[in-house]
Amino acid sequence: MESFDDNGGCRLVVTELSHIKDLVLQLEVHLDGSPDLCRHLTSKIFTLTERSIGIITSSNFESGRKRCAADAGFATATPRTQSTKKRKMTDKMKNQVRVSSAGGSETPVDDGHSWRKYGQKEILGAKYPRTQAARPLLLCTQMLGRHLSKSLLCSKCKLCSVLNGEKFCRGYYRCTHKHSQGCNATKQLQRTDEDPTLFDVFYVGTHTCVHKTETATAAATHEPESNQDAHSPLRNLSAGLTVKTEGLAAAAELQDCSATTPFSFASTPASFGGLEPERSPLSAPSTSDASWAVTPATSDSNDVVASFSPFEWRAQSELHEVVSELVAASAPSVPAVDIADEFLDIDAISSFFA
DNA sequence: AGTATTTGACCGAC
DNA sequence: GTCGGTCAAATACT
Repeated sequence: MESFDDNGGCRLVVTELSHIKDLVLQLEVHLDGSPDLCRHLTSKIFTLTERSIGIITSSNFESGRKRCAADAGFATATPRTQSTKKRKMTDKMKNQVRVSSAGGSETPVDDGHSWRKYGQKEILGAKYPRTQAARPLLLCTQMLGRHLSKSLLCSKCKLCSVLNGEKFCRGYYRCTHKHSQGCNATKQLQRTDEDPTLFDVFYVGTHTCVHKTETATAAATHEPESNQDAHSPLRNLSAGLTVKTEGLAAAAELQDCSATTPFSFASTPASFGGLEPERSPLSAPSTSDASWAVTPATSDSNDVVASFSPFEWRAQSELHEVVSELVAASAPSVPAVDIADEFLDIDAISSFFA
């Protein structure tokens, strides 16, 4: 694949495939006769196109990341780990796509299939954790006293996990209909190193089940004509699915490792901790190299957040959240946020994120 | 009660 | 021995 990349052919293929995708979308817009059949066909064409792009992207992604990390002086996984991971992935991997989170949530946009998580594994070399949104809030009794000392961090409560740095995990999912319909499709999900709002999704196997996608397609055909464009599965997938192609481009583009296609969804501050930025007692990181680029569509109310790395912002927000809950539990008659602000030693805690 | 998620343990590949 | 992928019991959620 290197020669493919070197001569620019890879970029050309991606351009052509992207063009095909656009044509399919146009086809859907100008449907005339047999709309159901045409929509079904275009949906399939679109899926195949996305997969083609994903396959090509995956074959260049690792090399691009390595060069990117080398340029930035980042420490990455050991050579053995890299080779092992790559070998294992290429053995089973069918398709890789990079998707953005839906509305700034902790999970990527719905891909039209129903998935059930069956495992999670700590992966060496992954910069960002796969967050665990459904994880209950655990509080240890020694929280406030211990958390301002790095040497006394426990391993149980959420605050300590934030200060320690959460485990860098990859989530393993299989089709919900594995048993009912024998569908063996699986996927692996983990945040990208460059941008925690983006996810790398590795699809393994193909769906043999018939469920959500076709149901959604059928439902779309019953909607008023004026709403079809906005709610069709194709449109939704297209809007939410961000296929990163920078890895395919020349090395010059790798200078900016964080450059991705713009967000497709609005990302609100609440997505990263539920606190308004101006209410956070924690000062924003002074460095700008890890800043989070916010698209114009989302920047109206996010000016403050835009200067944060999303992971830093989320970690600080979670820290504040945990302290607030603990204080609320001990003194429920007093606004928790206010007291938590008093408890927090801003300088001490900020040093943890330095 | 049924379903989904979490997480430690196990297994095969390397 | 290490690591990634999967299993399955425990737990949480609806």
